Amino acid sequence: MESPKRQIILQTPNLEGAKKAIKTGIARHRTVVIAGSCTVDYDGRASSKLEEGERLIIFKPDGSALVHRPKDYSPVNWQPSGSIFHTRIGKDGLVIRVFRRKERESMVISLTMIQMVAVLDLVDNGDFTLYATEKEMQEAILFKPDILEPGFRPMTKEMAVDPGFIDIIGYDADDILAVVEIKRVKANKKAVEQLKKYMDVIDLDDSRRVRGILVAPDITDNGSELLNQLGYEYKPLTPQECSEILKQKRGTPLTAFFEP
Amino acid sequence: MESPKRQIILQTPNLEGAKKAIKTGIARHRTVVIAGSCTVDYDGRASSKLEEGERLIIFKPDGSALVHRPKDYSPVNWQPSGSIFHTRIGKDGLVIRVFRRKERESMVISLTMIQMVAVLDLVDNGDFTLYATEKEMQEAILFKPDILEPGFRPMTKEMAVDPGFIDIIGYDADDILAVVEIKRVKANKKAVEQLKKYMDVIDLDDSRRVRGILVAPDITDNGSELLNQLGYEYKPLTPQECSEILKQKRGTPLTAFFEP
DNA sequence: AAGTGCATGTCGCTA
DNA sequence: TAGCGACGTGCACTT
Ligand SMILES: [Mg+2]
Ligand SMILES: [Mg+2]
Repeated sequence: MESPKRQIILQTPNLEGAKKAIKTGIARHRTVVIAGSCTVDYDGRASSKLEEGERLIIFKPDGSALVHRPKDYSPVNWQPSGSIFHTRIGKDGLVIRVFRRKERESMVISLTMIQMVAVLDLVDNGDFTLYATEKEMQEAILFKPDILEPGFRPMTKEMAVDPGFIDIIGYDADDILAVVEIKRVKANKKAVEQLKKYMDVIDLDDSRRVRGILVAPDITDNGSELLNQLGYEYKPLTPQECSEILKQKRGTPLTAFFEP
Repeated sequence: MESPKRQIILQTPNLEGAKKAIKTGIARHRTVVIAGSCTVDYDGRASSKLEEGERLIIFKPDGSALVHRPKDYSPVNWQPSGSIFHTRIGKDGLVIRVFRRKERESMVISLTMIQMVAVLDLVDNGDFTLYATEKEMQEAILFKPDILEPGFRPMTKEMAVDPGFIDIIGYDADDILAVVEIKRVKANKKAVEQLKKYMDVIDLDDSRRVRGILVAPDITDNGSELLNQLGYEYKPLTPQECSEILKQKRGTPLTAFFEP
């Protein structure tokens, strides 16, 4: 005895058959995958026109839609989640309109020839964890402040100012206040300017010295130049090594009791 | 007589059958679409772990790879184009390793159960045109400078400075120099700061007045505040209306000869 | 709803 | 290659 099929897969269906499968799939909150020849017209924050060609089209149950060419990481046309689908047969073929209320924008896909329609029931509750983020760099410095520099004591994190948010403020070994801006990628002039913006808010009192420290795995020449001009400092630190430190932390607490 | 099928579509294949189809598809530069239960491990600029669940996986002939959950616009894991694929059967099931030399990063997909494998021959040469971009706003101002303000005469575009690029420099009706920064979305403090950066380079001579003009469809309150502090100006202009102006331009030249 | 900043951002251009 | 800025950026988070 065979278990009931969780997929409906149509190969080179006619437009009417495709329409039925697509409508059913969307109504039942399935993931719908279409391969076929189409044009796409988008109108909203910008507008675009995609001439006839074969693409892969994906409709997800959360109302997101993607049109992928057979190249590139990015979809050529799309709608983020929360969109509404409307399918009909028109003079241009099988027409699917994807409308997003929030931004008042619409994407219209006109399919003239269909290679495949797949209606998939994807069940996905697996956890996703991302490591070596900027957040982890911050946590690593708060957990083991010596990686920034010996004697550093963090005071605040993500402090709201101006507006804007200062990643970390703390005192160094000599009790000098330090403003810390963290970047998980090579820091450039913009990053230095961001640090300056925060320094302008904190470093008000001429009599009290405040250090500006930019933490990043690397820095551009132009960024470095501006940094020196402003008298700030650069501390090299990679997101990967920060992530490693946190991994140790998570592994440590219990076993630490049994260590000599 | 039937035309030869341009797709290979397997429904609930075993791992061995799936592997063959996938390997063949990649070797023949096809677009390969897989639906199935998998885990994904990524390690590179960051790292991540995706626990077991059903996803849609896409491999494109240009070496880009996408892992999509049944929700969200963004892929949960991916590799941009230029990656290399390697497929094998291992103890974790059907394992596909996607390696990117440039960034020395890898994504490993381990498939344990497969709902579908589709090997698609997508031919796509259709032109894609995007309208209402910042570029079009710039072109519209250069074509019809009066939309910025009556009497404006653009002198340069995308002038390299500092480094950085000044969108437009020109003279106003009173022969005052004006630095123009264009934004296609609501301008914020960052945009004003960008304009200031350019002004700092151009407005060196105290005796000569230079105007700073921020062109955008809207501006944030904080942006407006900083703008006023610095004595710059805001000119409301939407990318859509700029796009309309260029459409007229493209339609005009020939017929203009025949008009009275 | 507005504002701000991160992202495995990606992508394209220029020096 | 490095640097910089646009993107229909998307997205989370805070006020
Ligand atoms: Mg930061
Ligand atoms: Mg601009």
